[in-house]
Amino acid sequence: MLNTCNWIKNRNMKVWTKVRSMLTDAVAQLAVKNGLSIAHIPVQVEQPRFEKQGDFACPCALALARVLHRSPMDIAEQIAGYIGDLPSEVEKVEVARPGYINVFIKPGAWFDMLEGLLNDPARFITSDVGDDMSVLIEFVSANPTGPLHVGHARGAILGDALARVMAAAGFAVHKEYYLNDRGNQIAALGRSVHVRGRQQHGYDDELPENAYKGKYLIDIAKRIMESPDAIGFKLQYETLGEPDSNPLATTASRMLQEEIKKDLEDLDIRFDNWFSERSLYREKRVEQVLTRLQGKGLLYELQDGAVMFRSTAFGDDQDRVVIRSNKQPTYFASDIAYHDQKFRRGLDRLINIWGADHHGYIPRMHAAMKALGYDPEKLEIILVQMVSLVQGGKPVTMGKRSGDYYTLRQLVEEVGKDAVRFIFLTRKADAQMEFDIQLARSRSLENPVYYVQYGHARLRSIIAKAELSIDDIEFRPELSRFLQHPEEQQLIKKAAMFPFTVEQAALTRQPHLVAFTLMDMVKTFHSYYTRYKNTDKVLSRDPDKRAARLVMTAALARIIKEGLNLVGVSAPEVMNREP
RNA sequence: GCGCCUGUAGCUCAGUUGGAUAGAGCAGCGGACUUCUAAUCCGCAGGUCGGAGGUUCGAAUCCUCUCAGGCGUACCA
Repeated sequence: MLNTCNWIKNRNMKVWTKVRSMLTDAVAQLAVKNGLSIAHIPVQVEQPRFEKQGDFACPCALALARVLHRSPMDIAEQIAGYIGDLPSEVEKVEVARPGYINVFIKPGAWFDMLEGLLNDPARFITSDVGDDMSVLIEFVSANPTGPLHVGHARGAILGDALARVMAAAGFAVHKEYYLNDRGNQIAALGRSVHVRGRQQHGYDDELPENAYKGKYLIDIAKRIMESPDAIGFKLQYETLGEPDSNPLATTASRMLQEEIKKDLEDLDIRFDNWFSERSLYREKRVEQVLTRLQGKGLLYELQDGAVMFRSTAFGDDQDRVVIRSNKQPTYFASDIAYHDQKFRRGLDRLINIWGADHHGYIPRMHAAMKALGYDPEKLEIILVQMVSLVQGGKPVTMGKRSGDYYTLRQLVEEVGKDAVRFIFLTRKADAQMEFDIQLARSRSLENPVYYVQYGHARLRSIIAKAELSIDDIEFRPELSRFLQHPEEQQLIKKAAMFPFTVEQAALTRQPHLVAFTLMDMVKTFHSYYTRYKNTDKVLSRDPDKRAARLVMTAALARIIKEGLNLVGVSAPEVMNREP
């Protein structure tokens, strides 16, 4: 049983994994000889920029130079000397100038890797660097008090893409939306809907100061009135009961929650779980967690009755309120309970994706987890910076006063799911971003998603031209030598290396790397295609060349489709020019 | 005031987490369609990596200071 598993694992083991373990073994020997602990020596395998530098490079000797007080070149030579049997794909290992260890792959080896790709592309892009580590990614978690807007889109897309990428890299991923279905915001929502309903009944009520002013609540009020259990618009709001159980508030919030869910589904974002804040109260989790903190002597009461958490004892710069002087727990209190629940589920890692405007919240959250005895390192917080909307170069105001902002739904309708997703992934999370609606809407060259999709369509059209189905194209190892153009060698290497990027993206939590790699691969293909289209077509008259290139073409089409899928973008087989 | 993020080609952004010779895309200029889809490609030009110090074999990347922009600094979430 065990052997079978290992065998299957080995079948999918990547070259770079073999190279890494080859080097790790050698470095370990060096460490033993020098009385060093191996744990502190990371053996990093990277892709060098120039061909002369091989296919993989390891700068570990450079890093060790400082520790050992010896020249990097000496150390590199010594490490190279400790290398035992080379993996079958490796041609040679060289030590280069400042102290790099460069690894060269055998000429035919990249092509041979395409066999696995063609047989099972979905499996080919996966790896096991995640080691089945369980990860909960919490994202979006917008209040169910209004439709999602453009600012939410970035976190939503990043979180979903990260989930897909990490799952491919062998993490056990769980996606969760934390639903703030109680508290001040819901009460304010109830009051706002109430006024909107009364206005429709002919009362001339005005929206209170802290109300939700968006026009969408007029619609919500109308729908509540039309529903069979419509009640309450004629009454005073207070007579309908406590905010958390007030039927107008809860009904409106549930309706908006459904809208949010639908908007996300239109972006192909689906959550494994919607975690209700209210359930924390129902199950007394907030009480319980506060009692635990109390038991550790970490709570104290102010004169006015507010209860503080001593977060300064764990690195925060001031203590935080958990119960207000009016005896209502704060959002922070339930969030502590929520994160306590996450940890209690026994997950290895918790990843939260927050808007950058919440960054001040991080120290107190980490403090709370430390106080409860959890390792704060296991709670990773990824901040996505703000998105500012631009229309043809001019800033678009978000209409905070009127409450009518540019919604995610509008954006998806106008721009399309694929473009929205891809554009948000062409920037790393911690850079502020200008989103030009006009640009995204235009199906122009500046829209990188079409560039990649067109590349895929082009590949598929070659296969169609050959009157083959992509499934008919079979790998044959002897075809390798017919791919003689340098671009062809580059392309098959890029295809085979794609899972390496997936690993990097997962380990560094940066799904944008996948988008950039796809653009790079497609660029190389377009360039190759155009260069030879009049002299040496992919579909050569020479049957061997033709067969070899079809293998390459199919491999590229497969990998691009899987790659696009990884960032949640479709891969059409045909794309027609602008009508 | 304090804290966090950002500053790289005219514009929008990458840069393998401290490594080898800083890269794309737009925009500009000049070229390539009898097509396996020109939604493409090729070439040219464009840089004191905001600035100043420092750390070391080596800095766009780390530390200090400084300038600029954004965001926070609630008994809101």
